[in-house]
Amino acid sequence: MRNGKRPSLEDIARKAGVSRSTVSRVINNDPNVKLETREHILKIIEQERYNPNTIARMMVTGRTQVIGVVVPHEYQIFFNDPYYFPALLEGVSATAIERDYAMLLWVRQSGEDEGIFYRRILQNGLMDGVILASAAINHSLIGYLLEMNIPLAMVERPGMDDNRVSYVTIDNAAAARTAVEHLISNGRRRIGIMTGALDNMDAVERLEGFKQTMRDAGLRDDLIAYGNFQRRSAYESTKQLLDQGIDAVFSCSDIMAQGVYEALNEAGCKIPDDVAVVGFDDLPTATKLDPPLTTIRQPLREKGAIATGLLLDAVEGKSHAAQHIVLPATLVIRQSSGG
Amino acid sequence: MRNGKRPSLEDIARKAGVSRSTVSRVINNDPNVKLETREHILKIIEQERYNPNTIARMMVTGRTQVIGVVVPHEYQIFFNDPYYFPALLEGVSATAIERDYAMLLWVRQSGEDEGIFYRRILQNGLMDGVILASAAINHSLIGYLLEMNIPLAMVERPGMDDNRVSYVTIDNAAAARTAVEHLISNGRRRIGIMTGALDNMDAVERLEGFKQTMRDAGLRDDLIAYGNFQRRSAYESTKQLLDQGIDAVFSCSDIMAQGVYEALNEAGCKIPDDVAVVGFDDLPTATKLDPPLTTIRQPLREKGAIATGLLLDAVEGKSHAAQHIVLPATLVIRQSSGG
DNA sequence: AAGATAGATGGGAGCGCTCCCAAGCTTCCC
DNA sequence: GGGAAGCTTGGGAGCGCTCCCATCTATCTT
Repeated sequence: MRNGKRPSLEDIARKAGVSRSTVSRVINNDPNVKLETREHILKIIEQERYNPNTIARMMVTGRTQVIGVVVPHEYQIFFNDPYYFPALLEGVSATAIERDYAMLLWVRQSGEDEGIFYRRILQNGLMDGVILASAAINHSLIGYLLEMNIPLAMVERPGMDDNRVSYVTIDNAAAARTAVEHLISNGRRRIGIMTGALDNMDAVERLEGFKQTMRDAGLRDDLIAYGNFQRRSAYESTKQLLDQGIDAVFSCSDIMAQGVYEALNEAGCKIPDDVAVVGFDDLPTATKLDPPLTTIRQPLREKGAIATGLLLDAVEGKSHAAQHIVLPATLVIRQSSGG
Repeated sequence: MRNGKRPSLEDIARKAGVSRSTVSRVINNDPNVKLETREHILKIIEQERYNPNTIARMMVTGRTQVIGVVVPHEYQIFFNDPYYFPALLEGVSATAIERDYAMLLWVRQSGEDEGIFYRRILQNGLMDGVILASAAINHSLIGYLLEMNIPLAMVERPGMDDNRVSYVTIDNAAAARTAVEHLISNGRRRIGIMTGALDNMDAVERLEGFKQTMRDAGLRDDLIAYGNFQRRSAYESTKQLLDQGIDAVFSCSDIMAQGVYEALNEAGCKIPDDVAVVGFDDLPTATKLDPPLTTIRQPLREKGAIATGLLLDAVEGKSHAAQHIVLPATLVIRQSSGG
């Protein structure tokens, strides 16, 4: 505190005429301090504008009150899918703040090598735990984190290692079934699917749900176009579906539904009269498309919030086994699906 | 390292038969180490998978290699303006990574009190410096940071305290002039402006630039509608402009231009035949509007990257005075402005 | 009233690192 | 060949905190 430096515990103790330990007790709300002593110390803390040194505390407690949020995509994805990550992030942030953690954000740079990206994260050494915001199946990062004993929670379902990693996901197969059955009940029979990237468990499960539902209804389950969740991929492969003669498309993301719309418009197909469309995610854009998009709503914010809860329970030793939570997703019916 | 704990410098030193200091020198690339000693130590470091303890290092160096990115808006803004912050963030991140800093993200929770938000940030005690991603005029946070001697850089121009704070901005007045002169040269005379929130210096400067240019051209400078950068505000106040009879609108953000489009469409005005529109920002949406939007492009990514450069120069003591950088903004001509 | 117990407080140890100074060992040059 | 100069290396001190144990006083118990 002299010469402009921040005051330390010791400085406060000296000023208050007590010991380091007593001041520490006051700061950490230890009940074993006489009321008047506490008040006296509190006053000095206030007047000296004392703030405990976070780093010294970290050093001795071994805890940082910091979690990492890892977005293993390049920034570009933020732009293509401008709602998804912010919504997730808001959920993560809500829980983190509530439980007094700060968030370190890790996004892969355009062109950055995956290994270098992971090294950046792992060497940082400042995180009590990590939220992995992605459903891509192979993340060597998962293995590294487990090995280094850093708690981890995912907001999607990882492909393997299920039983060592906590995650929050939705019931993708059931959601796909809901979407497809909706189309069937609207009289559609030749229903195609625009898949997401199949290195992603969500995409795989949605495809499975689609196939199963179609088979159960005695319909063809092989009208499949392969997309990668991005608009462009859907725009391009919609043509293949059209060649096979379809009357509906189940698009595994709203972003891709935009591409489907474009391709259908170009081909002169009316939505929903000629071809019905159902999307997935219920992004804000869904309402802005013409016609407004029927889609599956995922509780993104909740996914983030709950995953962070799981993570912090693990960090704080409140839970030991990995937990798996499946949230419901609901169909939001608008005009694009007809009926 | 015994019983599963991470190895320390001392452990490595013991294993290598040297002292703590020598290992430390190797890690910090001190040239004063014999080549073979270095190689031997490096091998042991490798085989023990040693990583220096970041926190202990912070404690003694007083530096954390962490910067904070403060977004003093609620998450909702991320959604309304889905390109702006990610682009900025990408720029910040690029420089941060290059110079070996991690990013702590601070976004205000919906409904969170401003004071509480600032306290969260200020008490964190883990940041070497802060990027403030906002142009709002009054930020008590600025004062607090200056007082606590935490370096700070802004990606917009603060209203006051200019000379104590580094920032990167664009020449808003010149940009407004370019936009308005473009409209004038296309034959427009009754040009209205849709302003941004006027507690924001960018918005103020754009309005000034607009007025000045109109006056210089001998035209009315009082066709003003007050917006707040959001779509809805523009949609609502466009009507006032229409009542005054306009043939062009200079909208101070692309997001607001969407609202302007909606209001014009509803009123049966053709764009650009009846009313020309120029936007600001050049978000991806600009090309997707019908007709595509003529707008001012801001170098958002560069703003973030350069501001972070200024910040880190201050953090590392490479610069001492506050620096102010003004980047150019360019007009991107599409169909909405006619001509 | 004497011993047991609970309530307050003090202070050493130690977290893992960097910084600094001391000291040993070579090498070189007149 | 002796001393200066450079190259390596070692180890104490200290960053600011929490944890733990020791100590002291006040209160309780029989």
